[in-house]
Amino acid sequence: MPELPDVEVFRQYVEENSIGCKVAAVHAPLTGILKDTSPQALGRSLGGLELTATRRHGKYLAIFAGGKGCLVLHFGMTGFLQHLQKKQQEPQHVRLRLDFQDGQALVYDCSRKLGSVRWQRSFPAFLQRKGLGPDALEASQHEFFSLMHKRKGSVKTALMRQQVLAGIGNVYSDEILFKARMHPRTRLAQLASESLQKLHSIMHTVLQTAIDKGAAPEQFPRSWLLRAMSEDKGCPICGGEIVRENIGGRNAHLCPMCQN
DNA sequence: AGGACGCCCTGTTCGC
DNA sequence: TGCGAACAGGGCGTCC
Repeated sequence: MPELPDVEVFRQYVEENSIGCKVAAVHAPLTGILKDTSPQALGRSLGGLELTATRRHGKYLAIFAGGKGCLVLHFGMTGFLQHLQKKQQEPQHVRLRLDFQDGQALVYDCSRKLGSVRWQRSFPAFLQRKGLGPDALEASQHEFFSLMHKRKGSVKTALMRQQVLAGIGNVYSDEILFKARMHPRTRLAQLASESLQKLHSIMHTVLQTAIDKGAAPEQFPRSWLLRAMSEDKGCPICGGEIVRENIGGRNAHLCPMCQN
């Protein structure tokens, strides 16, 4: 479930491995993940171009090419990237492959096809059309406050709404609310401004720490809910059972003793 | 405005 | 043992 930290790790990976490579051929079989373009058009857009830079906003990753535009990737639930060496075997559900001139390749694999691939002239214009909020890692405390303050719904729903704040999904909202010792159904209207400030600070720490640990739950601090869940353990604070509650059609994980 | 729900999609897990 | 149902959830659309 790639969320902001996972996508940031993908971005760094592309930056280290694939930037500077020149696209010789594009393979993009016709599946639902190709949006606003066709396999042929994508090939014409990208063919011959050098990958020059990367950028991330929320859960979207842009890979810029030849000053002409950018590949905009969304990873849905199961998407990931892999830079292949010459003759290295590719993963099982490749939906897009960029073959480079030196024989290496960059592949986008997405088994459940809930991700998307686009070619865009302008990344900012794309983000604006989507109506995305500011990136969760870049939003200042002031910005966070003014976004949350005017909302009335539950805190988890707001954190996860990409049009409010871009980048947080079900997994990391669970961690943020656990660290804030806040029940996910808590109404924003009943939160004092100090609580919102604290929430912003926790959000920032959780996202940055997850990035620093390579978005790998087994590397997260032992005090984290996500680490405990990856090891099938109880609450890191009280040892109690972690429960699931359906909120907005998603399963929230929480400790009913520590979050209220 | 916000929440509840359904749809897409398929690998994995669960129950009979 | 084997098969089918249920489940997972990001984004989007619909309805109330």
